[in-house]
Amino acid sequence: MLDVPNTDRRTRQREQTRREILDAAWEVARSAGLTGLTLRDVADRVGMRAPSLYSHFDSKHAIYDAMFGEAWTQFEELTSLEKAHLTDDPRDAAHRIARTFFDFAVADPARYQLMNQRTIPGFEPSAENYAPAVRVLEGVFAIAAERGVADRDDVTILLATIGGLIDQQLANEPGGERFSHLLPRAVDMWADAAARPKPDTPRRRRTP
Amino acid sequence: MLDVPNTDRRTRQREQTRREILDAAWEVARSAGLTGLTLRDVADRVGMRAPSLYSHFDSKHAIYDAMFGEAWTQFEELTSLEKAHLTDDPRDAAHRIARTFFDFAVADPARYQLMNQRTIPGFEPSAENYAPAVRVLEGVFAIAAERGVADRDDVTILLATIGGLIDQQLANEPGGERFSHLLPRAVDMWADAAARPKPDTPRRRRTP
DNA sequence: GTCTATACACCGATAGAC
DNA sequence: GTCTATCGGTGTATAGAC
Repeated sequence: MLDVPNTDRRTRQREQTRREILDAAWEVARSAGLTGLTLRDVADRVGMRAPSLYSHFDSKHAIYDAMFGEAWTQFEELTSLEKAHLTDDPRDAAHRIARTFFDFAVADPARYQLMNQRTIPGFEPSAENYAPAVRVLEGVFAIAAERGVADRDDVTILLATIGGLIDQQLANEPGGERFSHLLPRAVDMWADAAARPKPDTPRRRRTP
Repeated sequence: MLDVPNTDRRTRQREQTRREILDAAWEVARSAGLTGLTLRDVADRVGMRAPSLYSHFDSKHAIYDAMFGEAWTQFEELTSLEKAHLTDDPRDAAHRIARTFFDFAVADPARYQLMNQRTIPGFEPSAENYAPAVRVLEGVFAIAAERGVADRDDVTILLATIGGLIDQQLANEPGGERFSHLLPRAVDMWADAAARPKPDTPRRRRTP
């Protein structure tokens, strides 16, 4: 009991050190690229030697893992705020979500690479840090369903389209807007089709 | 003149060694991942020491560069063959092209990663090896235009959608078919919209 | 010309002193 | 908890054998 406040203080200190390390890791990733991140660079930025990082993270992958969870949690909070502004129209909602996702991605390419591409050899997010990603996805499905788009496949197609435009933007013209400008048209194309009934099974059969 | 055959033989030998190195590099990339490729692994596979590779390639990036050109050239040849089988219907053509692209990508994820994602820090393809990628893209634009889809933006959106589905498939379920199954629906959604006239500028203005 | 041997600077990771 | 020292591995450069 006497040492409970003490323990609290210690774990708080510990958590703050983890925070500083993660902040430094994000800076390094942004400037050197996600796979260009090195433990020495991170350690330098927090005034440590590289091996000391192992007192706070088990491995480099563990740092990536924490970053993965953090990135999706950030996006989860963003979508949570955004949700209040959505209208009941599925098209408008799709436009807003698409724009939010796109801008979030291009604002930090390294972060997007970590969140959505399996680019680091051997890295797989832990179940714990994968959870916010699943929650975001389920949230989008729910938003769509509430607005009459019950088909999860169609929502998945929309998300793939947004992701594809992000990829093209980042790969072919990072910092530009060429593909960003196509987003509204792409969403409209999707919304037109999603509003219409989906033909049951590969376009055959007139009567049940 | 006397040594011309000799020179020929030598350059042929040289090219064959390059071939063997590139083949080995593809094998390593497939098994260790694109960024997991190491010069020592490549050299081992061709019975060389790592530094000897520098007699044939200027750097590791130069190997990646040659692989990049090779991958797009392979795909160019594939689409060239495919072109003969395309009907005049834009929807059918879109379905065939989408399927070809998707299957080509998931057949070799490392190759797709090299072709379409900027994932290797500091690597950018040379103009020479970027050329086949441009030709493929222009070819797709031409195929679409010949079938009445003149809007390059719409074609770009289709390609982004296909790429997005490929990403999801590779990132979330490599070797699976969950997103592959969504391809026909996604193409149909696109074809429905592409067949209709595009509203001029962000949906306003009734009269000029 | 082609390859080997050697070296260098860097990486992630571990052991052990303090 | 942080340090120093060190390990095996990496890409890369170069000197020199053949």
